Amino acid sequence: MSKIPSHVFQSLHVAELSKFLLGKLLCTQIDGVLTSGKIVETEAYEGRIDKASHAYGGRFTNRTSTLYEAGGIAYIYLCYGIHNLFNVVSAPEGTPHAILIRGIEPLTGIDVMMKRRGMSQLKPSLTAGPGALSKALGLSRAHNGIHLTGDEVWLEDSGIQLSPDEIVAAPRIGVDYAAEHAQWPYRYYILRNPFVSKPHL
DNA sequence: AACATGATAAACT
DNA sequence: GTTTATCATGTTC
Repeated sequence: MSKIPSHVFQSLHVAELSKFLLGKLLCTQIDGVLTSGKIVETEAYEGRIDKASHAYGGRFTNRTSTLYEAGGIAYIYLCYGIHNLFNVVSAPEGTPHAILIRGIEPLTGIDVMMKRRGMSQLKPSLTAGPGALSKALGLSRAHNGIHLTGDEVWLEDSGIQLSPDEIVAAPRIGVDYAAEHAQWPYRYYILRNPFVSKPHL
């Protein structure tokens, strides 16, 4: 197992990186407890030119400032007042691209994740969905801006090689407000994986 | 006022 | 079993 180094997040285009991250491992060691899962669903947000992005049109605020930093850190923000959504910041400094992780397949520390989620049975809803997986992994806004090559939150190459026909591209979820950009096929997921958040088709 | 969601309940088939 | 409705919740702009 090897951590994915920062230059990967800065050199691949956000759409390519979103596909690359499928099958990789998202790991956290928080309060000394290791939890991890295989990434099965991602969405690309293409910074300035993407109406669905918080940085559309180059919007720069206290919240979005994290997006403009160099790729390889976390962007975690509060959604609907309840959910902490985890994104991987990509591209070089100054380009506010990011990838929302929408689903993982739990691997390590499943008991801890169920405890964090208040669940007694292992079901897909444990980590299917961006708010759900953040909670399971113990991620919150306290980790906004954290480097993904550190000892608390990181990504690993699992050695899993997906074939192209296992990867589905589709419109993104919950971004109807972005008008025509909502149709961009920037959502990627692993075919028939039960930890994908919504419509499998 | 809007928002990159999740859990639940009630009404279907 | 499945679809549809509703609400909780708080930060951002």
